[in-house]
Formats: sequence, C-alpha cells, structure tokens
Amino acid sequence: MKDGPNISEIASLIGDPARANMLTALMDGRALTASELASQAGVTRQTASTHLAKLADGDLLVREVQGRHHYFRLSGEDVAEALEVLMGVAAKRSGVRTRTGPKDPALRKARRCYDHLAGEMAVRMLDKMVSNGWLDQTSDSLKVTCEGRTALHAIGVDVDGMGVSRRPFTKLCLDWSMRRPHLAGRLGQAILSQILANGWAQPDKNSRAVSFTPAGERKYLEWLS
Amino acid sequence: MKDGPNISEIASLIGDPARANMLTALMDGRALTASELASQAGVTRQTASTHLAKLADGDLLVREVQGRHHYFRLSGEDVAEALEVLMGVAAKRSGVRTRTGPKDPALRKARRCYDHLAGEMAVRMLDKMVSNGWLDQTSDSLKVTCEGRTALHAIGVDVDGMGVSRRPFTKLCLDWSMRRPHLAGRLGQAILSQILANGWAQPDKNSRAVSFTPAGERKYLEWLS
DNA sequence: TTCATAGTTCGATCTTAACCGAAGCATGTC
DNA sequence: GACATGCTTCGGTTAAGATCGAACTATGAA
Repeated sequence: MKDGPNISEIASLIGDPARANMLTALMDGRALTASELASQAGVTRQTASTHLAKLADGDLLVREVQGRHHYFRLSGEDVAEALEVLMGVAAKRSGVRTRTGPKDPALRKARRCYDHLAGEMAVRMLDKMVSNGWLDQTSDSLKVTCEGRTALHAIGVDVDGMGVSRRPFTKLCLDWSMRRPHLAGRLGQAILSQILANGWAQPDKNSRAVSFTPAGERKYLEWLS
Repeated sequence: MKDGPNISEIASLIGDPARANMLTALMDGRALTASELASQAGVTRQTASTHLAKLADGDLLVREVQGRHHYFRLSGEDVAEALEVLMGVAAKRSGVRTRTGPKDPALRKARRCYDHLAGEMAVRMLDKMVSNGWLDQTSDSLKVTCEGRTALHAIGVDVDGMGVSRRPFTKLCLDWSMRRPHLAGRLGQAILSQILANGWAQPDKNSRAVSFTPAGERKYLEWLS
C-alpha cells in the first residue's frame, strides 16, 4: 500500500479552494505579497497567513521577506507543472474553460515594486548603470561612483542631498518577471520618483503598472545609453 | 481569482490518504475490486465504498460491475499522469524514495479473474478460439461451433454435459493488463478448472497469479495452435 | 517619539468529512 | 428454498481544519 512518496499530503495542500486560488495566482512565476494573495483567495489576511504558512511548510511556496512585505512564489517549476496537469484533468471533466492568459505585457515592461521600478525597464537600467561604471559592486553592496553621481544629477537625482536613513541606500531586488535583479533601496526609490516627477511615466491607477510616455521612454533610454 | 478550471476539487479527492492509496494501487491501469482496494487503503469495506463512490463521482475512477464484484479503474491516462507528477513533486521534498515497480510479470501472464483465466494466456486463447473457428460471434453472444465442441472435448471439457444454469454460458471480460477481452462465463470457468485439473498450471497461494508448468504451457499452446 | 501598515498568532466557533457498526441489496452457490 | 459473499447505505461519533475577531510584532513614515 505505501507505494511511492506521500502524494496525499501535497494533494491536500492544493485541495483547499483558498490555497488553490493562491497557487494559481502564482502560476506565472511572479511573487505576490500575503495581502495580494489574501484578496486573490477571497479570505481575510489572517486566514491567508495560515494558508501561506502551510504552503511554505510543505515546500510548495517560498517566502521572501522584504521590509514589512512577505513575498511568496512557487518553490519550483515542478509545482507549476503539477498545477497545470491538475487543471488539465479538471478541465476535461465538468467545465471546459480553457486557460485565459493576457498576462498584461504592460506589467512586464514596467511596474512599481514597492516603491521602486521593476520589469524590463528596471532590469535594463541596472545592467546599464553597472556597465557604464555608475555603480560599483564591492562584496555584496553597491556603491555609486563619481561618474554615477554626475549621471544621476543630470536627471535630477541629488545623491549627496539624500541624507541618512536606516534604510539601505542601494539594494538588489529580484525581478519576478525577468528573473534577474533590479535596483531597490533608497536610490531605487529616488530614481523612480524622479522619473515620475520628470513626467517620463505615470503610475497606473488600478494596477502596479507604470506606463512610459513615448518621449519619456526616449529620454530614459538616451540617459542610459 | 476564479482562474481556470476547478483544480481544488480533484486535488482534494486525491488529498485523502485512503483515496490516494487506492489511486496509486490502480496506477498500472489494472482494475481492482472494492474489497481489494479497501485492504490496499487500510480501511473497512464500507469506508472504502464511500471513497470509491466519491472518486467515481468525480470522474477519476470508472466503475464496472461484474456479477457481485465491483471493479474500479482509473478513468483515463491523464489521471495516471497527474498522479505521476504529484509523486514527482512529493518525492523532491521530504522522502526521496524512487518509485518501485516490479509489477509482477507473473500476474500479467496468467491470473485468476473471478473464476476464469485472465492475462496474456487468456487473451491469446480467445483470439485463437475465434480464429480457429471454435467460437462464433453472433450479435453480441458467443456460440461454440461444432469444431469448438470437439476441440474442447480433446482437453477434457464436455460442453454438452455442462447442464443449464442462470449464469451465461459465454461472456466477454475485459482484460485489464492486456486491455483486450478474454473469455468468461461458465465456459471460461470450465476451461480454467480443466487446465488446473490437467496439471498444466497451479494457482498461486498468495496472489491471483496462475503459474503454468513448462510442459503444461507447451500442451496449452499446442492445443490452441 | 507616535502613528500607520503588513503580517502573524491566539482563541473560539463551526462546518466538513472520515470512520465504523449495523442493516439492507444484489448476486451467486448449494 | 436457504445461505454466503461482495458491496452499499444509514446513523452517530469524532477529529480535523477553515474561518475570523482580537491582540501582538515588525517595519516604515512623519
């Protein structure tokens, strides 16, 4: 009878409607906060918290703490695959309903990640800032170089005038759509707010998307050139 | 939130340990009776019955009634695949334990199916009996031809002396390892008991396997030649 | 410092369902 | 006919866990 590994344990984790909704919301590999997942699942935050603890405990989800936010993502490709197969089985019986998937390309291009920029545009920015010699990676902290200071000043970010704070000045933040790091920390926040102040882009009202204007995008890329 | 089909429903069906054991026991595509599945799952027959009803209701299992036996098998390849994937996910976390799979080739070759023979040897027998003209398929009932009567008499089965009974004389029975029909009914029973009486084979004590002796197997195949 | 926000933990309620004994059917045997 | 066997249904108990209000912790903002 005890044939193979404990299949019922994970199946019962997926078997709760609230947890299943959370897992499907994460199927694209992005990471979402506990609150976002709570609303996705249609339960209160405290209920979601226990569900998420169970999912993380069962190694279906990975928790990543960032400030006061707790981000959750699927622990691996295999989990997504299992969900996909279960959807196939479920679809064949009862409702047909094929999987919808717009996946909002605007979000992939640029969005707010907490208070800094994420998405393609953000990943490209970090790449360029490093390759241009504006940032210098020593051990595990990023330092702004002299050239970087000048470049940032050119778009209105005054590094020297930013004062001191408990919050780290620069930090790397994994970008969930690109699966590569982008810039976070106080500097990341300052750059995003400057981008918005310059009128290069506007944050979307109803989502985390940030939409660049044509002119703004041109100036942004030119700055990074 | 309501993204895609109802994944949690089937996951919760698999999520119960007893049901998971039943499903894994059926993963090779064979059909097992309710009692066999009850002992596989380690629960009483009445508990197993409700579990099996739920699984059949959720279209994960198909029930096939044969006399007083209720056979259950997976409703499709996709179910087996889903179980396989879940095992993969479960194996990666917690216990490693790769899937064992002797799957007893003896059972595939020849076994008792209720009171008649099943497996490769049985499927081959039906094929030969039809192609030799011993059985004639009219509408949906099989009739023994004159040649068939002689051939059966040659190994000791007296068709004329079998009397009358409520039980159908010939019947087709789906062979779960071969996925093709074999001979059942009173004739099937008579042939198996004659095979045993002739000493061509012995039933295994602890399983449903039937093991042919080398000489018995030779004579059996010769008879069907 | 005080306040707000994001999450967790505790406690209590309440629904669900797994379980088995006992009784009821259906099928096959004698 | 009576009996045995395989399986299901009914009834009642019990255990698990999903849920949320309320209180608590931690981080960030003013």
